[in-house]
Amino acid sequence: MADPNSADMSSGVKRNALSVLMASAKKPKPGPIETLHKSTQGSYSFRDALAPLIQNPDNFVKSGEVMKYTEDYVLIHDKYPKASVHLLILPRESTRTRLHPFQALCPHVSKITGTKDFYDRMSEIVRECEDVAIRELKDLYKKTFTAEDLKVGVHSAPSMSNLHIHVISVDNYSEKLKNKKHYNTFNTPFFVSFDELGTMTREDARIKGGPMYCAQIASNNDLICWRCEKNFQNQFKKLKDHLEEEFILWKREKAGI
Amino acid sequence: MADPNSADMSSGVKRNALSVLMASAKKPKPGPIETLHKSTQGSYSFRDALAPLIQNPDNFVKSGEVMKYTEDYVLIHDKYPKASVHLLILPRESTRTRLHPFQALCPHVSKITGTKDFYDRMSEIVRECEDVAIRELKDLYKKTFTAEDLKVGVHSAPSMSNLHIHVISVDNYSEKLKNKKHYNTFNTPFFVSFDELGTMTREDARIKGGPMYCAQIASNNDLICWRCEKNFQNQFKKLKDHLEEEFILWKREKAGI
DNA sequence: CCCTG
DNA sequence: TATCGGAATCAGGG
DNA sequence: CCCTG
DNA sequence: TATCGGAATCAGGG
Ligand SMILES: Nc1ncnc2c1ncn2[C@@H]1O[C@H](COP(=O)(O)O)[C@@H](O)[C@H]1O
Ligand SMILES: Nc1ncnc2c1ncn2[C@@H]1O[C@H](COP(=O)(O)O)[C@@H](O)[C@H]1O
Repeated sequence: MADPNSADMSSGVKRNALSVLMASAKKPKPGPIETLHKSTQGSYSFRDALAPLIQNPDNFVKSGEVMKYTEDYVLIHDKYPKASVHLLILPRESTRTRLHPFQALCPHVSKITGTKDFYDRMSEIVRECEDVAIRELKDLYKKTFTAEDLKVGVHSAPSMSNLHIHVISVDNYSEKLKNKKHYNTFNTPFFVSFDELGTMTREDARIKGGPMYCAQIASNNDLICWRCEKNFQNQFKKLKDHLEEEFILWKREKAGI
Repeated sequence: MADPNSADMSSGVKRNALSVLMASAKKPKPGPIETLHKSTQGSYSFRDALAPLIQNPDNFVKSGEVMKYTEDYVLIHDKYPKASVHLLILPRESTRTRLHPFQALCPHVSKITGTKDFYDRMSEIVRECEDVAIRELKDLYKKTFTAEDLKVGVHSAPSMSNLHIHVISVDNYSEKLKNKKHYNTFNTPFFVSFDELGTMTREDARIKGGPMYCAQIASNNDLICWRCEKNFQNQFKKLKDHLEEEFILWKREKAGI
């Protein structure tokens, strides 16, 4: 895109929408909504990188990748954490792991049965995993944190095929946060909180899952500090520097343990 | 610019034109046409880098920068040659050196008197300098070259303030050729040949000297091989590799000395 | 998703 | 990822 | 114009 | 600037 700030916004959007639609016409890429990344032909791809963790979590306990697991889920450290604490909840249910998160988790959206029950069970798990993340923050910084310091939810257009729920601290302080899209996927409506999933309607899902909505939101939005709301436009480097300052202030304001 | 190949060309052009006009409204940058880079406030800038060579050519003979000079002109090696031979003719006439080349050189465009005479005198000098360039090619490659292997002319929006005429071999084979604009300033109508200058009308000059025409042409045009006309779009690196092949073929077809 | 050019 | 500041965007491929 | 980020 | 291939675009500053 060019001149995001200049002149005719509608024309810019239009061109962008067009190219997005054409792109999705060509290749069945991340394909928002419905079943994710149709796994035709057994050829493995980077999109399946989470599968081994679900299949055989025990293999990844020693390395620290897997923090805990039950019959129902695996809790892991995100391999490329976009904040000082960044965990992923991987539900193990084979009928849902390949579904788009809206289909797998939203009671009012899903076309398969039992989704309300599944969502409620996941709510319990989410609470447990939040506690793990909060403890991790406490151990790291010797301060008191709460669920308010976390975001829990999914990306409206995931790149990884296996169902996963992000549990991420709000700071976004991480060397793996390397570009604008990284930041915006957690700080725009591209990120859909677990709570939202519970109430989302099919119309909501249709819009948020739409290809051009997804493509637009993560890279076409200005960079806004999560804490002070300062606008950094496209200046990612400056945002990064700023995030360090906010990180320090954020920790400082927490009560000691 | 975005999606140069896609959708609505005219809208692209329009946006671009707008931004160009706004830019020129802000700062009196290279200001196409008329007197170049109004030298208000004696603050020197990179635009004046050719001035010392005109003022005191003798200082630059030993270093090889100046090849020859007379009362009327200085012939130098371009410091950042965009081809295997790239010379600049610097007319020394003080009343013209700060003018836009169209004003300084075009008999039908210039608003000052004596331009026809000046152009005719420069024609003689151009012929002499072409001979120097041809000899340089011969010495380099031990082959026979002609004026057909050279381009002589000016940029429609020069960056350097002092009047200068490029004498450049057609090959564009040089490590200093580093981007699309470099190539296109010698291979699109942005480059105005010395012959054209002799016949150009004021209307021609108005168009070619217009800010958006200049901005457009050098960076919005596809990269086309000067020799085989293959289109490389924006793939400068591939053009560079190709230019090496063409360079070899070009030399090879020349008669031995 | 990531990395590299 | 201090100490003044000094990249963003995108195609290709795994 | 050039270089750097 | 070989030998298979692997950047383009842009703002800022001198
Ligand atoms: N092999 C891996 N192990 C753990 N996490 C991963 C791995 N590969 C990618 N990720 C993370 O998975 C997440 C997928 O993001 P998304 O599909 O956009 O929801 C990203 O945060 C990645 O950092
Ligand atoms: N100090 C210099 N000595 C010699 N040539 C130069 C110097 N600085 C820039 N140039 C060349 O001057 C030319 C000016 O181009 P333009 O103003 O676009 O016609 C370019 O080809 C530069 O490589």
